[in-house]
Amino acid sequence: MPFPQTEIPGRLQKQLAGRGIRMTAQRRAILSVIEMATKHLDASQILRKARRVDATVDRSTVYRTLDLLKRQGLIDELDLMHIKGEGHYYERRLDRDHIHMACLRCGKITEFASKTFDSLKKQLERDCHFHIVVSRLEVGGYCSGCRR
Amino acid sequence: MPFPQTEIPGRLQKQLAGRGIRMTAQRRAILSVIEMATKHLDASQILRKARRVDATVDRSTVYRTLDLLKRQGLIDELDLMHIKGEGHYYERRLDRDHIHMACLRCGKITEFASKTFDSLKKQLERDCHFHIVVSRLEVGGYCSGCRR
DNA sequence: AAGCCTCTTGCGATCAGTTGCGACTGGAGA
DNA sequence: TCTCCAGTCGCAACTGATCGCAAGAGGCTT
Repeated sequence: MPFPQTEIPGRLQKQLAGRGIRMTAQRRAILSVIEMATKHLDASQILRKARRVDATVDRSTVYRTLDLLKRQGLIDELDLMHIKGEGHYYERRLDRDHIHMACLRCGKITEFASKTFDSLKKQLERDCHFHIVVSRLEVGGYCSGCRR
Repeated sequence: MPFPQTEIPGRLQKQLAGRGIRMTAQRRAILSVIEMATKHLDASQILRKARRVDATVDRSTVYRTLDLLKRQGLIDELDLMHIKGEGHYYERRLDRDHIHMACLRCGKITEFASKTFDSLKKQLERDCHFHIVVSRLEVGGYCSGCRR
């Protein structure tokens, strides 16, 4: 997503295979679509693009694969405040959690990484004795271009 | 949700009416369910409870009312990391944003308010010139009881 | 109280996401 | 290479959420 030029094709595949997870043609198609994405994709977009790679990909397979990737901690699921409908978006998980900011007027998505966010998570773990596996901070409001 | 004993029945209704929003019997039923809730409710639970108040409430009316309340900034929508399925949960919006922490093992939901979270939001507004209207921080992991 | 008009509703259809079943197959082992 | 079996797939049905339409009604004005 943020760094398309540095993505290494086949990395998701290697990561799954390295965990003993079976690889199929359909999964390869789906993985390649996710890796090559230059913007946030929802499930139907992933399905459409994956079908261009392999026409046998079924909708339920896309959802199952996304679910697998989520459970393996390899992708993040976002709803981007549902500004474009009820669906979810998916993106590669990077090393550092970042915040998604969705403009309620123009729909622009801004991403922001912050040390304060990292500190906040550490605080949660410490104060609540909670071991964080996945976190998601999404914000809706007005971007600089749309502010009144 | 966190403070059921301090909730004032009819407050949501007054808030909507004060904004010139039309009040119906169905909306009253739905609002009372949300106000009286002592735990996070999903749409079907709200529907079921609202129907006990007024049997004419339709499912689509529940969703519409929830959407209206969201847009008016009176409730928050949470997915609680979808640990209990794909649906969403709804709760009254309080003055101070808080974080939801969902245990991936036992399903327990912990809520936490933090000054660091407030600071983080201020940082976003400042650094990105973004006016925040709504924010949501959800965390999935293992609670103190389930940690290994 | 009656009239009016804009908003809201129920209902059925549709879309986002999930599930169960039987058929298929990836990949490990011989 | 062949066998095998546990995992995966497509498909149809189901659930969470939304949409469009015609009928109903809230609430304001007279």
